[in-house]
Order: sequence, then C-alpha cells, then structure tokens
Amino acid sequence: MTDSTSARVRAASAKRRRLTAAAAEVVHRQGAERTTIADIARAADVPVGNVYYYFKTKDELVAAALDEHARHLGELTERLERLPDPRDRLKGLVEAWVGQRDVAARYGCPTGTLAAELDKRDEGGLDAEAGKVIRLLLDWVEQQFRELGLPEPDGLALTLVGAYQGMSLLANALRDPGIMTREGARLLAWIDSLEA
Amino acid sequence: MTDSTSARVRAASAKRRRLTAAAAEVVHRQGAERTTIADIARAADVPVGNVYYYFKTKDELVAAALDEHARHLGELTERLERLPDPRDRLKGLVEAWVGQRDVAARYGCPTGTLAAELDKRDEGGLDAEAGKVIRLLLDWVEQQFRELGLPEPDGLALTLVGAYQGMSLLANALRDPGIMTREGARLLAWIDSLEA
Amino acid sequence: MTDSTSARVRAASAKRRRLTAAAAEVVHRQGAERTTIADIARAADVPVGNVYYYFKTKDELVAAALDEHARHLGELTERLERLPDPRDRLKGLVEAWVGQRDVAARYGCPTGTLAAELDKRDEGGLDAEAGKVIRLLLDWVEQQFRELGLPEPDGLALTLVGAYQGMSLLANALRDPGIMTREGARLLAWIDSLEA
Amino acid sequence: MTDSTSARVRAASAKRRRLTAAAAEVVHRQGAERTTIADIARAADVPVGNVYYYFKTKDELVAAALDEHARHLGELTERLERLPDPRDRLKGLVEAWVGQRDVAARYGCPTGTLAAELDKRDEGGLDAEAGKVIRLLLDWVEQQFRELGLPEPDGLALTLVGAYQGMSLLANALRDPGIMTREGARLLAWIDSLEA
DNA sequence: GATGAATGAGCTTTCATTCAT
DNA sequence: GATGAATGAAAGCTCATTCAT
Repeated sequence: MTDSTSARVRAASAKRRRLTAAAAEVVHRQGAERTTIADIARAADVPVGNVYYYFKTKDELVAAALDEHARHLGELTERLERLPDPRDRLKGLVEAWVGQRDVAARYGCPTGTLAAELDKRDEGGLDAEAGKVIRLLLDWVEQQFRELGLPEPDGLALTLVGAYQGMSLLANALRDPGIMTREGARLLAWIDSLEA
Repeated sequence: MTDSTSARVRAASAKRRRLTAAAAEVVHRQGAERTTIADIARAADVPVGNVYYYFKTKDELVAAALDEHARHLGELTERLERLPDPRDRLKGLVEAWVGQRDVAARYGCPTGTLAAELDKRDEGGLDAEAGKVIRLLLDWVEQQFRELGLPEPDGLALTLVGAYQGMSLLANALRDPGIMTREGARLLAWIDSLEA
Repeated sequence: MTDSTSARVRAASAKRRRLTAAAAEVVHRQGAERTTIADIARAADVPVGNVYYYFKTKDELVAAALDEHARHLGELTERLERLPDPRDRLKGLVEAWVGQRDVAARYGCPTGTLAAELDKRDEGGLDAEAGKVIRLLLDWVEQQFRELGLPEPDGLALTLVGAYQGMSLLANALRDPGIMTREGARLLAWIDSLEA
Repeated sequence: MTDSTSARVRAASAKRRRLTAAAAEVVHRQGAERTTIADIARAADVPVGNVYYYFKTKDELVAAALDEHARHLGELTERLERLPDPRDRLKGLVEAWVGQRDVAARYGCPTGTLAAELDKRDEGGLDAEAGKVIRLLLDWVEQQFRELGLPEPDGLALTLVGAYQGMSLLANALRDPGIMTREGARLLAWIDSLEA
C-alpha cells in the first residue's frame, strides 16, 4: 500500500468520521425524521452524492449517529472509571449530565430522544439499536451500584437513569435548564444517602 | 326538522371528534412526523379531502391530538379528586400510569414522546403547546403535594413527573412493561414515606 | 304569487346581484384564476353552497363579472350621451378614465386585464366574451368620431381605446397613477386637435 | 475528461436554458396561473422532479421566464442600436412589434400580459419584477427620443410604449392581427412627424 | 331554495436513492 | 472513489363541484 493510497484511505475515513459526527449532531437537533441526507452532507462538508459511498441508506447514518453517542458514553465512563470510588463515579456521571443542561433544555438527551423517535417505527430494526445504547448506560450504572455492595443494583440503575431521562425531557419540554440543576442536586444527595 | 338538524350537527361534531381521537392515537403510535393525513383519515374513516374541512393544516391536527391528551389527563385528575386524601390521589395517579404499562412499553408516554418530537421544531409554535400539557400535570401534582403540607411541592412534582417520564422512556426503549411496575411500586413507597 | 313568494324572489335576485357585484370586484382585484368561489361568496355574504343556485359554474360567475363591467360601461356612455357635443362626450370618457387612476394603478382596467387573462384559455368561450365588452366600447367611441364627421372613425376609436388600455397597463405595472393623468391630458388635447 | 466535464456542464446549463425557454413560451401562451410545472417540464422534456434541481419554486421559473423576455428585448435593442439614426431605431422597434402581430393577436405582449397577471398578486414580489422589464423598454425608448433632441422624452416614451401595449391588448382581445398593422403604421407616421 | 358538509382530482414541493461520467 | 444531476414516489394542501337534508 503506497503512501498516496493510505492517504486516500485516511481521507476517506476522515469523511466517514465527519459524516458520523455531523449525523449525531444534526439528528440530535432536528430529529431523525426532519433531518435530510442533504442536511448531514452539508454539515459534514461532503457532496450529497458521495454520502452513499459510506452509508448505503439513511438508516445506516442514523445508526452511525447512535454509535457516535455510544462512543461518547464510552469515553465518559472510561474517564469516570479512573475514580477509585464507584460512588464518586456515579456522582461524576450526574455532574456530567448537569454540565450538559443547556443542550438538554434545548434538544433533550441525545440518546433518549432518538430512542423515543425510533421506537415509533415498526421496520428497520433501528428501534432495538437505540435500546442497546441505553442498556449500555444502565449496565455501567448497575455495575457501580454493585461494586458499592448495594442491594438490587439493577433497580437502582433504572431509578437513576430513569431520573436522568425524565429530567432531560422535562427540561426540554419546559425549556428550563434549571430543572437539570435542581434534579441533579437531588440525585447527588440520593447517591450519598444510599447505604449497603 | 329540528331533530334532523341537530343530528347533522351532532354527526359533524362526531366526525371532528373521530378525527381528533384518531389523530391522538395514530400520532402516539407513529409519531407526528411519520403520520400522514391519509393515515389519520383512514383511521377515522373520513375521506382525505374532507379532513381539511375540520382542520386547516396538519399542525392543527397534531395540536388537536395534544388537546385530546390534555382532555384525558383532565378526566383522570377529575376522577382522582374525588378521593379525599391528596396522598391517595397521587398514588392513584401512579397506579393509573402503571395500568398503562403495556401501551407505555410499546409507544411511550403520549405527551412526553410528542413533546420530545415537537421540541425539535423551530417554527409553528407547536413545541410550546406540548410543554403546556406537561405543565398541567406538573401543576396538579404540585397542588396535591401542597395540600399535604409538604415543603417544596414544585420540586416534588418535578421529581414525580420526571420519574414517570423517565420510566416510560426506559420501558419503551427496552420494550419492558415490567419497568413500569417496578418503578411504580417504588414511587408508591416514596409517596407514602413523605412527611410534612 | 303571494307576498312572501315575491319577497323571496326579490331576495333571491338581490343575492344574485350581490354575487355579481362581488365577482366583478374580487375578480378585478385578484384575477379570475386566483379568485375562488369561496372568495366571492364571502364578499357577497352568501353561503358557498348557495352560489350554485345562481351560477352553475365558476365560469358563469366570471361571465357575470364581465357583464357587470359592461353594465358599468353602459351607464357611463348613457350619462355621456346627455352631452350634445360628441367631442365633449369623448373628453368626458377620458376624464372618467383619469378619475379612476388610483384603481387603475393598483389593478389595471377591469375589462382589459380580464380580457388578457381570459384570452390565455382555449376552452369555455369566455375569451370571446371579454372581446365583446371591449367591442362595445370601441363601437361607442367610433360612433362619436363618426358623428364628428371625422375620417376613419374606426381607426380613431382603436387609437383612443388602445391608448386607454396601454396607459392603464403601464400605470398598473409601474404602480404610478400619474401616468393616467399625464396620458389623459395628452388624449384630451389630441381629441381637441382633430378636425374633419 | 475536460471535454466530457465541460460537456456535462454545457448539458446541464442547456437543460436550465431549455426550462427557461419553455417557461417563457408556455407562460406566455397559458398565463402563469394556468401553467403547471408539469406543463413546463413536458415542453422542456425534463422530468418533473428534476425541475426543482434548477428552480426551487414555481415563482423562480416565472421569474426566469420574465428574464428571458428581458433578454429578448435586450437582443432586439442591441440590434437596433446598430442603426445610426435614433428615429430609425424607434421605427425599427415598431416594425418588430408589427412583425409579431400574429403572436400578439393570439397571446398578447409577453411582458405586458405577464405584468398584468402578476400585478394581481400581493406576495412574492414578482409583480415588481414585471414592472422592471417594462421599465427597461421605456428607458431605451426615452433615450432614443432624447438623442433626437425632442422635449419631454419620458412622456413620448410612455406614449409609444403605451400605444404598443394597448394595440397588443386590443389585437389579442379581438383576435385581429390587423390591428397591429394599422396602429403600427400610425405610430411610424407619428414618429416621422415629431420635430425638435 | 338554502346550507354545511363531502368529494376527489390536481397541484406544488420534498427527498431518499440512483445514475453517468 | 467522487460528484452533480436525475428520478419518481409520496406528501400536504386547494378548490370547483356535488350531496343530503
């Protein structure tokens, strides 16, 4: 493989990455249904006709957007795992959520709103994909609760992640980032209050 | 003549009501964006062209669907208010949510998912409408907490309604009605545990 | 025929007259194509469904609008014929045109613009109708020139009416009523300058 | 590659030009309102959906038709300007009008009828566009009168162009090309008669 | 006759996807 | 691989006309 070939491959991958990132962002802002391929192509600065070399259908692009959100989640949990105390990790998670309050108040939780939208579909199997990303988050949270030795770590995970989805939705529907702050504080106190 | 006239009027209103009900249901199942006027017309057994006699635009139909959900909510709270104890009212509300667990697991909370979808829009003002319906619920819940003499009833309302939205979203994303049951039980216990 | 019957007939005719007048005005302002039956019905304060008792088709309404303009023209020429001198009649005609300068600058000559619009059609025969109304005007003008003993009265009529149509169109296209005033003055001088 | 590229570009532009020419012609014949996008697409031999690649809305196509007429006018005046005597230029203009007598008798002056139609609109700003094209003609005519050293060249221009619009409308309404010939002859004599 | 409601054909526009080079 | 252009299947909406009472 010559230099120019690998350069080409690298450039191609760069385009794919740009399209993925653009899809994640634009779909978060506009929703999957209202987002056109042209929207994403424009945001990624890729010619429309070229998109189809990287993604065979629009659904694949939406799936890529989901993957991108999963990747972001992975980066976040990886960072949090450097903290020795699982309790601190969970609190760090909540703080990360609150840190995104303005985006949440404007567009909701990227994964949650996308899951809600995709669940309205019957075909394509994309609905299941969205569930998987949320499951990733649930599993990680559950693991932290388990390491804390708390009973029913799965139930606690549902409660915490559910609270996050709920407060994001309310903040979004009421356009009020303050809801994220307030509920975030409550969740931090709640985490602190849990005892084995 | 009077009879047939009022029959006509009744029939006409009946059609409008049929369209509203159909819109509420189909939009809940498919989402506003994926729902076509023809879908709603078919569900209401009304010719497509005739829909526009009752609703000037698709957005008006979506707004009618929202109103319908607000009406349902009104009926529910009215029924609950017959209970003398505000605590019982709130518990009745949670039980109603759990009673809808299968629908929630399949399509999410009607108002919540619609709010999330409409909030992706910039124009039309429908996004604000969805927020208002959620506000109705929040206000009613807050009022119950206030009557119980609890501090920060608005914060408690956010927590309860947020939990509902969150558990609906998770149940929907994971297609698991059990989540509604489990979290519902937790909320009932939480309500019981609150003291002035 | 009882009183109530004739009252009904009178009322019905009144409706027909109202519809005709409304058609003439609304069509002049919006053009035949952009005018809906509902527009005319609203302007005439007649229920839409009722229009069809007086006019079987939209084209009949447009034809009625044309007749209305012909009637207006008839009233004008009748008034002018009270003047003993044909030259004064022609000058009175020009003055009437100039008197309508604001309407002309906004919507053009009612008959001329309607004729231009209807002439784009192949079917229905309405195009010929519009020509007839213009012919009425031409004939009357020609008759005045003839009474003045001028040669080629038909050619003079074409020149005068053509000038009117042209200045109306320019005034309309440039939205400048001053054109009506200026060209009107020129036509008055021209009429005065003609000698047998 | 360069050849085929430029061929592609040329072909693409050719399509746009074909659409523009078709729009100019079909709109002249049928009027803007009665002309459908499908009509123009068919005349240009372009699939309907593809039209929107070149023109975002129907109004843009109508504007293109107007531009086309302005272009035709520009070509004509450019040709006339090769004549040294402004008087000959004006007479050449009148002769060009008379040369179009059959088209005028069938469909009227392209710019005049379009202006009359578009002036019935309130929105879109297309009405002003039509006025601009007529202004171009007025300005050119005025310039010729000015070069002849005649007083009030702007008024003379209004008279000449107004006469053209008027005779076109009458020829059209009465379906008589002879009107163009007759009035054309009169205008030629009039131009000859003017002295500084 | 009178009237609100019904009907369906037709129009503009959008957009995912495919094609030709 | 890259790209502008092409394609056609919807979708929302309008409106002349007809219907039922």
